[in-house]
Amino acid sequence: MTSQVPAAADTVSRADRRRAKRIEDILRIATSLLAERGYAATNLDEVAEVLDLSKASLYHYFPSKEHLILACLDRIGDATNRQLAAVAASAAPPRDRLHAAIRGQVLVLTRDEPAGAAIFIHDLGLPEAARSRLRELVERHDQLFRSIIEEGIRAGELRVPDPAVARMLMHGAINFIPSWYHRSARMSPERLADVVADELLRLFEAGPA
Amino acid sequence: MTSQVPAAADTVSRADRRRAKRIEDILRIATSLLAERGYAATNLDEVAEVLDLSKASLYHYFPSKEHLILACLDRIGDATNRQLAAVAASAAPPRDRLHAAIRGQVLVLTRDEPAGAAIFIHDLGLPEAARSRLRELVERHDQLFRSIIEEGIRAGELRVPDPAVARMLMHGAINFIPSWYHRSARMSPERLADVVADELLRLFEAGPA
DNA sequence: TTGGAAACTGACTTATGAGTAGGGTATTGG
DNA sequence: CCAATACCCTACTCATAAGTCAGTTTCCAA
Repeated sequence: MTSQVPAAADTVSRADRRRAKRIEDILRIATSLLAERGYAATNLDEVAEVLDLSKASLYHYFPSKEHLILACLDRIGDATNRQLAAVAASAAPPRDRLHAAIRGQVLVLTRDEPAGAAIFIHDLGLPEAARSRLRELVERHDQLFRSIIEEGIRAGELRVPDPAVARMLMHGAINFIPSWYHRSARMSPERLADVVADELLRLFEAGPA
Repeated sequence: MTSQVPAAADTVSRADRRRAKRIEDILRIATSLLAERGYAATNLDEVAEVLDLSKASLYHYFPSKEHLILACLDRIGDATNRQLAAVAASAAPPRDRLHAAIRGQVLVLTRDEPAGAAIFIHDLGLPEAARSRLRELVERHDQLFRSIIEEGIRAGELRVPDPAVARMLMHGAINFIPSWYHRSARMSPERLADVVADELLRLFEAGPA
């Protein structure tokens, strides 16, 4: 793969750093355009122009549009999963971990990587390879939530008639947020994250039936 | 507009019915392709081929791709809003109306018009005119839910810290359903609709804080 | 039966955007 | 200092898909 940074930590030359930074820039721009336009409507000429490059130069770093987009997906996937993995592995009670996980995801999607959710949902028009990569990322992501929730149910902290349905409703609710929330609005990302986490936890805490 | 059926009810000739049916067929096919591919990746040659027509013939009914897609949006919007409007206007208590509204939406999106949700969320790549039309439809749609919820709060049947956030979480959860639910799965659309409505009502019924 | 409108068509034009060719210039390890 | 290599460019090719044109066929009403 082209997007690889030379792995050896001993010889990380200036050129290597420059290259890594270039790639990072390209991915950032491409990701945002991809998120707001979709795959087919994202053209490389424009990506290049924003970066003050020519399209041909992009092909120096990525062998095709599809590879470029794959790299974007990986980058977003890493960003969203890293934070989540830390939460999932913590020692807190499951209910608190679920709260923190939701809160963290909302923060990532509203504050750090606003493009993330759009890409997660909008698999439309992606070439098949990208779609299947996306499915893997989403699967890993979902798995982290699933493990927390299952543990919470076993521990008796969470009660829910159909955990699978509740979990998917939760994903939908979270991923939809960036399309209606705008930072200029009445609420800070942090406050929003709190409110959302409180609200969505209700999906997993059945009343005293 | 081209998609208009001659309005007069007195002279609805056979030719008129044929034309209306043709247009309905075109819209149905175009909508499903649009939903599974997105705007840019939907090409009229393919729409025409599925219908056993030539692309040029499509231009006999619609002046442009954009107009065709606008008509698709209207059709979906009508389908999803008709059912909802009936529920909203009923005399039942707000809580029951909200339950019925959610249930109805889930049924529409899983059983009747599986393409609906995809189009509601995936505004990516749509030309500006279509996006703004979409915003209108979504706005009307949201307004119906909003009125039910506000009434429920006034009546004391619903309690929720932030109604606007809760409502948007609900929309996200509902619209995401078609992308994970498949009819072949373990649950019928009707059963799913019940479960989902039960679950999502929790977002609007705060515990005894 | 027939004239005219509606329905439909294959063969175009045109614009756009992915990817390539071929050749410059800057950087850097030796 | 000097190749080698990385980087970047202009100017193409080529495929695709929207939209047009100049008709032919089908249908229906008078």
